[in-house]
Amino acid sequence: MRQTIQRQIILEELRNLKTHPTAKELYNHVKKRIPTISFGTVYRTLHLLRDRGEIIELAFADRSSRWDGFTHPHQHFYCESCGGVYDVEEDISNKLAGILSRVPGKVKRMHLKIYGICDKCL
Amino acid sequence: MRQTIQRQIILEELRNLKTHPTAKELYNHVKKRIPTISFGTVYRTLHLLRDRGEIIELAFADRSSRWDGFTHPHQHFYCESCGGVYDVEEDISNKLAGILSRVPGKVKRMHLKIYGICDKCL
DNA sequence: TTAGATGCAAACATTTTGCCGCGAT
DNA sequence: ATCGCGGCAAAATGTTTGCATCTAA
Repeated sequence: MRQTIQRQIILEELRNLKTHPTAKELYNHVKKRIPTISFGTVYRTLHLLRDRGEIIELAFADRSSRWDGFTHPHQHFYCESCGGVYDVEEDISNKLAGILSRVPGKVKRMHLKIYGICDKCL
Repeated sequence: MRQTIQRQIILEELRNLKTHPTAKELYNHVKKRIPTISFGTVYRTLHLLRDRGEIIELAFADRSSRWDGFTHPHQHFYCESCGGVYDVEEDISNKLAGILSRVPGKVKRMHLKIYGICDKCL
């Protein structure tokens, strides 16, 4: 795995943003620092970092993945009004241990999505 | 809202399938009964039913939405090996009441996804 | 020096949409 | 008879990929 300026800045910008950006939003931010950056590089880098467990891919029903630069156990609140995604800093694994012990198969991780209207939109 | 044979059969087939199909998979099933059905109709109907709260749209990171014909509180297990989605018949809202009371904004619903390897793939 | 990474553009997969004719009410 | 709905195909969207070039190691 080669260290390139693109990879450095993509991860750096993702971690600086608290907004769980889409690939396109992240691309626009990175572009300010590397004007020649391409979409292909952004996607390839995001997938690489995800596969190495350094970032998390979030799927919501609005077609495009969101990306989260932090991998500690936490959950997400999705605002159905503005589309914003907010962190819920809580590890739920202890609360849900009962469920997990009853699931057939091997559990690797879990993720809770809370849907609603954020306080800014209320 | 007009009652048509297409809408009847789309909902019927979705509820018969326990597999949380993609739109394409569902389309293929419906096509056996209505050979002239179009993708547009399937998508329009799924969105209509979702907006009316009769079915649920599930988003996973593998690009296409899955659809669930049942809306009672339950969760999902996603197998990273075969891509299958299995129901976890449990309402977690009581267990997570603490989290919900601390989320800023109005919570409408929540959904837990458990990622792992299902027992068939182990 | 060279394997691996980037940039670019074309290809892809999925979903959405406009239009017109049809059919449920 | 009306107007919402379905079929069709084109367009839009988000993502992935092939290839030539470049560059970190």
